[in-house]
Amino acid sequence: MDFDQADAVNQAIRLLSLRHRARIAALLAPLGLHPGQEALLLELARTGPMIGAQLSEALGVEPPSVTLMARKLEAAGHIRRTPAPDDRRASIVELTESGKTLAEQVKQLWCALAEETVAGLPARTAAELPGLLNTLTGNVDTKRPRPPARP
Amino acid sequence: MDFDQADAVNQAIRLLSLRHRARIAALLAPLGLHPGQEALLLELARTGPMIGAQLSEALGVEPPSVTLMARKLEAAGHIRRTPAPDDRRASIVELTESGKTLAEQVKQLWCALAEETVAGLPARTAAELPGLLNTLTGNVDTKRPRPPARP
DNA sequence: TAGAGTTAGTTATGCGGATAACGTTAGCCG
DNA sequence: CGGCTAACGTTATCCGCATAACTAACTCTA
Repeated sequence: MDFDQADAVNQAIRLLSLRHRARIAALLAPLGLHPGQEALLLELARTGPMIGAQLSEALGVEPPSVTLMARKLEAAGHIRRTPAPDDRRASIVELTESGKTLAEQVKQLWCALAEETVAGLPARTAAELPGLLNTLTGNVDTKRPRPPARP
Repeated sequence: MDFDQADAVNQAIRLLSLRHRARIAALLAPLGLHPGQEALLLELARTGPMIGAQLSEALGVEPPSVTLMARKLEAAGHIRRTPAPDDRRASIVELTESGKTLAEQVKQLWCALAEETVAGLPARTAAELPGLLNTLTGNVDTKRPRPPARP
């Protein structure tokens, strides 16, 4: 592949990252949220209470990122962290009532954002989009460089 | 669009952003570069010397980001900033010799990254990928929310 | 030509995310 | 049982990127 083609791909991904994130920031600002925090809230809304390590895994970010985001969301009253009864290292993270209602609002604009994002695309292309993007993600995922050899 | 579909789209974009950037970081680390800096070098290599405001526009980031990135690349000896002769506010940013050779190295792994990214995709899909991603980017670009009404 | 508005650039500050280093607790096994 | 390793979480530090606020310089016009 020549450089121009390669640059077109890489640059397109980079710009999409920047603009998509900026759009999220604009949509979340009225709710007092920053990009990244919505993922934490949505994960808790989807799966229910869980410990930090599970959150880290589910969000695809490192534990220190979870610690800091959780601290801010806790300070804002959207989540609660309580010691895990069976493991004194872990804390259970869960949504407060405020967090639950906030998560519902986030779901709303999550749908609006997705529709806005795929606007103008053929229905088939839009339907295949998540799978396509996940393929790209898998191709560059440093955690799974190559398919595991033996189970 | 229901929430699950919307989340699949938004989450896929978010994860692709994280993993693609992480892969870039891993590839750039041996060169002593951080993600984002490669875009600045490549832009200078492509277009030649230019002032900061043009860089900001070309990279799609805000001026303060250019200031800080440029300062670090300058400290590393990869770029040089000289006062613009015809405009005493502006500075001309250009690659040093070190920066030029570094940019060539970046081009190499830029190609490798793109090939890695689109691995396993049908040739046609890969060829259409940049256009598709640019469509998505345009759809969420907060700078051009809706097509301008009158000129 | 003088003032208003615009543009280039910087500093300050805040957030997400990463790595490195550390203390604490579980769990495993000799 | 005691010690080794692994896992959970936190702090510190770094970078990219954003906005807000500011200075300095250019430009346009009344």
